[in-house]
Amino acid sequence: MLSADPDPIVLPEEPAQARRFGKTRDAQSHALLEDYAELIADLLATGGEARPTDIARRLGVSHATAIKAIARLKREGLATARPYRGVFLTEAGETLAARVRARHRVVVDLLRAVGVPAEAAEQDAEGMEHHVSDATLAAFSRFLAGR
Amino acid sequence: MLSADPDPIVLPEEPAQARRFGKTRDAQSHALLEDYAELIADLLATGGEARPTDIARRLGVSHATAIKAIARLKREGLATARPYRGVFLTEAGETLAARVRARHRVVVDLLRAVGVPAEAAEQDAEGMEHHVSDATLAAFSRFLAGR
DNA sequence: CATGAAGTGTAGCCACGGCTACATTTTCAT
DNA sequence: ATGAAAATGTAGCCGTGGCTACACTTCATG
Repeated sequence: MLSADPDPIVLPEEPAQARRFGKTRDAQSHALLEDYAELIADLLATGGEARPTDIARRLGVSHATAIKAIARLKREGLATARPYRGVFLTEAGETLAARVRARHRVVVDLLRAVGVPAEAAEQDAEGMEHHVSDATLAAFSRFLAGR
Repeated sequence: MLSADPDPIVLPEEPAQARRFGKTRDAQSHALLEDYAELIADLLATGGEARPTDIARRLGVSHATAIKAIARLKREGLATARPYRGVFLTEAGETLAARVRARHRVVVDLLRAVGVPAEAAEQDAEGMEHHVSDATLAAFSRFLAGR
């Protein structure tokens, strides 16, 4: 990918807005993987195994879609799986899942703390959490601690 | 044996998680349109006209990408544009843009209020705002008002 | 132990949102 | 008025993330 870009065109005056949008797009591209990793960790922790069909059902997608996503997880070095056997997380996958789970909790707690109803907090956190930077996450934690 | 469960398909128990993920995917699919609508409204308000190239520059994408997105805006009834003339918003587009702008402001204010640094607040709001439901938005407003 | 159901995998389709390359139209300066 | 530059539009590619349809394993169970 991105091989031999002869002239990276440094854009001396890249608008701040453009940079922000770019980052937002990046975050979005990782969101799915994060969700899968978190769910797989959850399934492994509770049920003992993570099968593509279980994953698909929990995510509300077809099993084919889940399998394609799992393939991508493998490509990214986050999961391992052998045909007709369950899915497992690599070290990196575990780490990611733990981070995602922790962040999810903080986001939900923050929402609840500022008065968002439980149902909405769960729903909205699902989408928002992938865009919460470390700085923001830290601020959320501070706010929750010192209130 | 089959007389026991004649309708195994009905899925009365769609996992709450599946529903949440589905909604999150929906929100994501509208996010781009919202960004474009908001930006076009901004350009029309300040500069007087919204040209594809301006839009592309502000968003950090190629002009071809911007033009494709504009085509989608037109398809969705949010914008109008004639070849080689500028882009304009329909009534629906204006309404959407106004709503998006207001929501963006509230989200940034909320983040600032709980201690998120300005830079991170702007950045993160860009991605988060598309997942903020009305209920959450209302809660944010209440929190900001009564603090 | 055979067979069928459930789970798994593969192939191929679609829409989206990126991109580059090329063609066309407008605009603007000389 | 013309010709070059800029803007615009079109075509075609890629990867992602959905889907359905079909093929193949696994595994329980009769």
